[in-house]
Amino acid sequence: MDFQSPDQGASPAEEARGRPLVEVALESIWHSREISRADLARKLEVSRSTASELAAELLDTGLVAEGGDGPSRGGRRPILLRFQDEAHVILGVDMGASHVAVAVTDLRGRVLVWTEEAHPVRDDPSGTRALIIRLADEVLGRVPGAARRLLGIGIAVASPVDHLDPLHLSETVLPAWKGRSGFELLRERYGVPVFVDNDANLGALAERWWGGGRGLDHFTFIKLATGIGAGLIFRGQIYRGATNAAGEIGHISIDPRGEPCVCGNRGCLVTFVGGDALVRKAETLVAENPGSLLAERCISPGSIEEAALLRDPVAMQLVREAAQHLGVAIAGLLNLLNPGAVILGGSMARLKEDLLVPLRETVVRRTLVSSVAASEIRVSDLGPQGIALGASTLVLSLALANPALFPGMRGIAAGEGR
Amino acid sequence: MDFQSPDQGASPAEEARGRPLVEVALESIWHSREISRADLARKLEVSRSTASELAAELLDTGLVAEGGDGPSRGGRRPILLRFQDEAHVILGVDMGASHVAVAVTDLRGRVLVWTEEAHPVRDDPSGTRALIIRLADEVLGRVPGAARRLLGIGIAVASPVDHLDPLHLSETVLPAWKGRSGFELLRERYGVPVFVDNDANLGALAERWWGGGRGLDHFTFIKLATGIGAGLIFRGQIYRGATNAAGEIGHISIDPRGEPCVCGNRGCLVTFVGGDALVRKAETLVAENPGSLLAERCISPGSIEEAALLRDPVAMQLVREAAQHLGVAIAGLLNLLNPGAVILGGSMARLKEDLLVPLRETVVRRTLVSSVAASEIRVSDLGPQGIALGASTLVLSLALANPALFPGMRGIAAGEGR
DNA sequence: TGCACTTTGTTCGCCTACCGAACAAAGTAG
DNA sequence: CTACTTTGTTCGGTAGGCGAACAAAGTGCA
Repeated sequence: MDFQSPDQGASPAEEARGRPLVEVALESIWHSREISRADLARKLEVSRSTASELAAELLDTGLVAEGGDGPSRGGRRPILLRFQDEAHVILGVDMGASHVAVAVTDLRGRVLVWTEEAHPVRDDPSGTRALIIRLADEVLGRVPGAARRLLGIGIAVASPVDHLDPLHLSETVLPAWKGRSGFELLRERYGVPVFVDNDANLGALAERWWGGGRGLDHFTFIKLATGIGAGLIFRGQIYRGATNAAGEIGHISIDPRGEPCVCGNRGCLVTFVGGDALVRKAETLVAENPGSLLAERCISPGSIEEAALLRDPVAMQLVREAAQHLGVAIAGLLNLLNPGAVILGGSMARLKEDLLVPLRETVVRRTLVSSVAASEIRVSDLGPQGIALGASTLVLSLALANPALFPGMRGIAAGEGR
Repeated sequence: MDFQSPDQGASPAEEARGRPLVEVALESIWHSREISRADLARKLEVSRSTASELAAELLDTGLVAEGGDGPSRGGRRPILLRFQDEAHVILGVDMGASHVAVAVTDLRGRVLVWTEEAHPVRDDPSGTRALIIRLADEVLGRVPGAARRLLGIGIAVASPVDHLDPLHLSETVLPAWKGRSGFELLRERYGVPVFVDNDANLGALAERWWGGGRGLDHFTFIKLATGIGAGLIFRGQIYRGATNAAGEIGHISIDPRGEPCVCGNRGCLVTFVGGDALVRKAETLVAENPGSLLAERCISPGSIEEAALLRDPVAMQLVREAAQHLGVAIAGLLNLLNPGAVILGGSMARLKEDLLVPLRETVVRRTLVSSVAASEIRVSDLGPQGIALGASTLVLSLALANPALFPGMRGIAAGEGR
């Protein structure tokens, strides 16, 4: 046996130096929303004199401004430094399997404008690209000064994303696109950086910043739709695996004797709770129960959700069974990963307890340690905007962590280059 | 919906400043084994003058020494700085369910002395503690100057470890221990820091540093024994989950209609390939096939492994079936986590291809993307010493990352306090 | 109201870690 | 032997951060 050293990850040079203090200060002020120089000094563990200098530097960038005095704590009243949430806007794009949604947000993740349109994304690359630009122009046009203030564009796609070559799309999942996303067009049209990631990952990111994942360093977001994907947050960050293929929870087998799946396996989770499987089962059940609300119109995951909200027995049975199957997979996930929470988003999130009760029941019966069984399972409360918001959040997180990536933010760490 | 900021992880103060340059230099020299000042400067991206100063400081600690000249590259020959692997020794303890093993290693992970003894650890806390001390005294006695050079002690336990209170043991897994490990004794007896972690985690760590996981930032180590545990390496580090319960792969259900398990679930992986399950199945098979090698003596996971190595048909059938069941669980793991490799250790690792061939076959049939199916599945080549080596490696990794934890290394970053 | 005490924010000199230029030492290549 | 490299050291310079001191602006109690 030959003993060698483990290869090193990041270059030691990067590891050694901390980030520039201004950047940390900026991020810190963003987190605090408003903070005095003295508090900033305490938070960053630097002297007050240094905090003062940092403040001066940040005031120059326009990202921070002085906003009134804070309450006295027994001495002189502090001058509050306030992060300027409106200094820039971000465009978030959610490109699903059969729809496109776009949102304009500010730097606090507030959705200023949002719009959505159904489209056969999977089969129509050029039409989809045109649609994205049309919707983007529309929403940006509705925000005053958006063009000037646009910081960057984030795009969520329902396909694995190689984050070394993010403009390339998986040819297995979206064959008609032939691997070419064409998102360079956006960069050229708007003149800002463009970032792309998988939709389940970005859903998870949105939960981490604005939803049920706040304060949790380890949790899992599960997106229920035509396909089923998981976004894994580890140590507060998106985990992508060795080849950016992590999170394919839909193709975990929960029954070795189950129906064959397109992937070659048997009894995959999608064959029980995927969009197509649900519709197929619904059609069978409706044939037996013609009185169901579902008999009235074309059956889709959306119509099943609505029927269940109206307490249609057939729809509710479908949901209950789906929850139980989901429970088996989630129990396995809890045993293996021990996340702090599991957050469900997508087509069934609006059902809340109708989905969660049978799900939790299955999970408790199927997990080892009580602490794991006690893991919180919730539905997302970010609604249909969640994914687009996540795309926007990707840009925001990068801007705060590494302002140098954004020429539009010049003034802070301008000399960084690359 | 109320928008708030995500909580911050590490304090911004820690985040801002990089590690002290001396520490980075020390780690860098360890990785290089020997390196000139000029090369060190290039590697750390500092000036040669700074590298010279760092070298001077490290020479004082005794952890680095000048060792001869290197080859010229067209100019003056460099003086090589050599990391002193023998400057300290580390004690690694592997406390399994039914045995104790201890190893003394140097700072390069070389096992200098090793010994092992069977013991009913689970049921005999005080006897186990005495045994550990006896074995530790014995192995340390066989290494000249060990007492003086001892840097720290690492302990691997077959139980989840809360890494805020590492001396506490799980009362569910080891009820007889009543939560108290008593490892403080070791700290007092030898006067060095003691660190504890779960055995599968430390097996994974050993693979990351010295085994099949070198250079892989994302992989999974699976320990097959009485229980089945997984050690997950994410971003080059051990992943422990939200409550240190991650890696319980043994209680993932691979068949919802399978036999009930002690954990309350049905068809858990352990009910197919756990030590007890294997022995039970072997007994059934032996009754039908009295000619098997297994009929000759008491059946245990170890004897099954040996019979299979001797190509006993009954044992090989057991192994094949176990591999297939393991394959189902591993396929799920690959879909979900997309690790760069899966490394198998423990009671069946010696079987190599006899285990891997049927396993890989199952996995390929059961994973979605070809890139995931191509994920390497290997057996560990660290042998029975792997876990104790991992315990030792835990101490080594901490010493290199944070020398301030080790009073015995004083001279470097001595003022750190804590 | 006055006085003692706090807290904030700024100024200014100082200290330390690191840099760059210069140089001697020790090699290679023709 | 000469021209050119590379290594390692020396030494003065610089910039980023610190601490002490101080003015400004508050609180609380007699």
